[in-house]
Amino acid sequence: MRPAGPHPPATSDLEGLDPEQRAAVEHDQGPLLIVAGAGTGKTTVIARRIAHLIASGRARPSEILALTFNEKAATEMQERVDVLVPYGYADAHIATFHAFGEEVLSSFGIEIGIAPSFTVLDQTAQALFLAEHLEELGLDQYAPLSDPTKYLRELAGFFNKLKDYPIAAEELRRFAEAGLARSETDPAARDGFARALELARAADRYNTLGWKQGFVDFGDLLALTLRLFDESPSALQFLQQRFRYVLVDEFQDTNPVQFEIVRRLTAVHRNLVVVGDDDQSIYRFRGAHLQNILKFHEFFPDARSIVLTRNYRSTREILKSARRLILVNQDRLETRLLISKELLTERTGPMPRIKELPTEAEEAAWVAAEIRAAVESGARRCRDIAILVRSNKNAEPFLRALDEQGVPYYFPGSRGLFQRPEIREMVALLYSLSQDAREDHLYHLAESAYGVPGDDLSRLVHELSSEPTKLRTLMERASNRSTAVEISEEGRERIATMLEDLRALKHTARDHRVGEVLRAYLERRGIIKRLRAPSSFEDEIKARNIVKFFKVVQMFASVAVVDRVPLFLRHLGAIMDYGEDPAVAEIGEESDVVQVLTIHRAKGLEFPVVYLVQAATDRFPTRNLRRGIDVPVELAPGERTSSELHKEEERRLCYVAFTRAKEELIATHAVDYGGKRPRQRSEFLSEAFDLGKPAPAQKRQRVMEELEAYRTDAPQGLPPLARPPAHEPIRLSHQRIADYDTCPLKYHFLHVLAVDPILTLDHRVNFGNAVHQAVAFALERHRLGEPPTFEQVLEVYRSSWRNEGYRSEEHARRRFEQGAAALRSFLEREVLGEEPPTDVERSFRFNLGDVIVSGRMDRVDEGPDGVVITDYKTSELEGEEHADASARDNLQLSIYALAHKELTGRVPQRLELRYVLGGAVGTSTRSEEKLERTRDRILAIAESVRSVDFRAQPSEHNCSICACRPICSESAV
DNA sequence: GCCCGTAGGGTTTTT
DNA sequence: CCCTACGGGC
Ligand SMILES: Nc1ncnc2c1ncn2[C@@H]1O[C@H](COP(=O)(O)OP(=O)(O)OP(=O)(O)O)[C@@H](O)[C@H]1O
Repeated sequence: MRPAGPHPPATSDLEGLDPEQRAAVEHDQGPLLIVAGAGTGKTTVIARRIAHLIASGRARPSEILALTFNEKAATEMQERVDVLVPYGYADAHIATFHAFGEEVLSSFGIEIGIAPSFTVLDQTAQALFLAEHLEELGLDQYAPLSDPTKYLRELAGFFNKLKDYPIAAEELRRFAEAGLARSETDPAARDGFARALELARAADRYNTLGWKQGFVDFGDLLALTLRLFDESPSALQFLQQRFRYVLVDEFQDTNPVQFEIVRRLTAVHRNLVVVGDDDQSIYRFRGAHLQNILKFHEFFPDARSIVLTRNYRSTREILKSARRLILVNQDRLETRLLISKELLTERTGPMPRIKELPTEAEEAAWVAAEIRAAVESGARRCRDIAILVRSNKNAEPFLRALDEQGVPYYFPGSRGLFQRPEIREMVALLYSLSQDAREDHLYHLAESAYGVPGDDLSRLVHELSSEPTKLRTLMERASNRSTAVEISEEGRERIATMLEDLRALKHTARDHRVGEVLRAYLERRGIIKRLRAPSSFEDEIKARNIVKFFKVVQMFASVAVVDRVPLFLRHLGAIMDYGEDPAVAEIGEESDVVQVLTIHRAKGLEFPVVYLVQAATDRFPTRNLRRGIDVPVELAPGERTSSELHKEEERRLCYVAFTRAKEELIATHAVDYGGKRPRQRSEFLSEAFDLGKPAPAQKRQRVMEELEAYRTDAPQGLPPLARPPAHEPIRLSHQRIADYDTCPLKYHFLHVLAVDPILTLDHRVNFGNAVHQAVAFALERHRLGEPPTFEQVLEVYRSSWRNEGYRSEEHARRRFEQGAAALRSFLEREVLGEEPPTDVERSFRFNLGDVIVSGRMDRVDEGPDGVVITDYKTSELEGEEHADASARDNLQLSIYALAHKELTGRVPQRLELRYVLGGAVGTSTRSEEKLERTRDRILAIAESVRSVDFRAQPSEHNCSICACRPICSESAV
């Protein structure tokens, strides 16, 4: 790889430019907008123009300001200009918008009350700051008691988004208040405005709190700069006089506040040149705006416009497909401004290819094999080739396949450090040394760092269910042979080593810094020695990741009051929960290797050969998922999100991918990415190559996947299990069925290995238990004709309460109060106000063949028209209108209904979900057919359990809330 | 052609 | 959990 762009000799500053480029470079005074497609030399023009301004003596270098969107572009621009302006005095100001803002604020910030010594908070620091001050932001709906930090990321994102425009907190507040005042009769609208008001207040408090302490976030670097320009005419004037020529690259990626800054800066001399390509705007998700290009003409009606159409990169075949694709988009400058950006070139080459393969693995293998062949034949070098993926995790199979083919590669992932095994191991170690150690940390450490066999661990954990002690204690006993639990010799030795290490390191941790403790651990384990002279690619990556983790430790050390393990763990926990997951270490960056990149990362680069992979339904384009909190449209005109706009952005992304290719473009896709349905080729391929609708879905080939099931090493990290004898009945419960449904591996952890004694219960589970106990008690007394007093119910609630896992004492107290208040209204409503139930906590058990299903119904009411079965829920109230739908879809109720049917031959008259916290009730019924399906589902799960099928089904959501996550190696998060 | 149940995904990245 | 797309059934 190399950065796109020429390095022509410095002799003539106009040499080699085509007429349009030349016109742009020579453009004299006044505003100029250059719009052009990919590979037309836009970046080249900016660099050459800077050189020309200097060389022609029209400007001194210090009078030139070139703004880019990211560091990389700024560095690259600087390098190009350095080559073009030989005397080494090219000190034109080339910077990112943020760097420029930071500089301006350092010099002039004091005029708007920002002391020059301010600290810039990065995304992680900002999240930590928010977490620390969450209670001071006056949040309500955005900090629910069940999970106060639930919206923390969203809030941070929202506060940043406000600054992209910028919309002041004050402005948002006025908007919300006005809205509330005029929508008195419309509860839905009121709710929206109330939320906006809550956000406005929180944003204001967050800002004030931070600024007072000398913290500014990234958004502030821009928003405060703009405010400075508006509030301090002298500062603005100074900068206007200093920078007489302003240039902006990648203008389509700028957001409104950036444009406003540039406008102010050039308001007097109007020497502003911007270049951009609306078709390559791929950061709209982050506030970039086509609006800016349109507004350019609005603010500079006399602006000159230049369109570049000569393409210096790709073949005609590639350009033709790219154009056909991008023309599908409706929202484009070509149509709005009536210009033509159609790209011209004389170059020709092979037609782009599309390759369909049966499975994901075969797709990756095919690409890797092609690459290997091309490199071996000498036709290409590795660096000539790029594999472009839509999202980081799509890269995985390709990296594996390249490994297998022995093809070296570079993959700059953008996160994932904390998921790496070598890092998880160190984290588990640190926890195991601290007071906050949980059993799962020790389990994980033993399993993954010390290689204690899974069989031994399961036996130890199993023992815990009968012997109420600590895993640590059992391990101590195992290591000196004083337990009845059967442990392999290998396991015993490894456990002994681990415990010895832990004792020694615990000692070290008392009076040493975190970095020193970790180092001591790595020394003891011989890891340092091994990684000092890495013998494999994998070891090299490990070593670098460990170094990266030490950077996190260092960062902590530089801000920590006391550099000791327990404090570090609190810090790390917060980073992992709401901070940024750092990128894994990069490798092979500079050398002759294949580049595996996300399309976003590939922007601005060019390669002779490009593979665009996983071009299939749901992979590319991705689905439209809106997340985060939206800025009210009234305040952010032109800001719309819709699935069509999303698709257009994805299409631009595809356009960027295509136009990275100079000679060869190959798009691949597979039919089988592991799901149940066959995948079709991306609609973008149909559009670009005029293919019409993809062929009807053939039956998926399951060959590979079937083989996969017989892999001897799968599933990972689990002891091999014997198939239970056919005559032994399978016992299932609602919980077991639900767990298997969520993820077979979760079932395995919880109900086969029975690891629950070493897992930590979420505070919500404890809360739910306490409320349930109290509800059951109240109902039972009601049933017996002795309705309890509130004090009695409260007593049961209090005695079941566990004060663990809350954010703070205050949080626990408020949550307790919430439960108590709910119980009070529950008592009034359902005990004083309703007939007593027929049964409370009624146990049941029925057989389906050799499957035994058992459980307990919270409440049963028998009436003349049949039976009503009720389940109480303690989750936060979702919209009341959804309560019936929840009751309809609820698996637990289906199982109770089926139980009733099996035991009495009759379908219950009604099923109810009662939400204790809000008092909402959802009612539903179950038809015979529906129960039939429930029964089939149970039987299918039983069969899978019998056949020992516990392959993990990792998913974003399920893994993020799964109790087994700390000990699971398959987790998606 | 429309309704409903079921399957599948849950980005992208910079400062 | 929540939202969307698709395919089967009518
Ligand atoms: N006048 C020219 N003569 C020859 N080659 C040129 C000329 N102008 C630009 N190029 C080459 O064309 C390629 C694309 O240039 P550049 O990266 O500046 O284009 P761009 O418009 O910024 O592309 P993109 O929008 O895709 O990032 C580079 O390899 C560059 O060296």
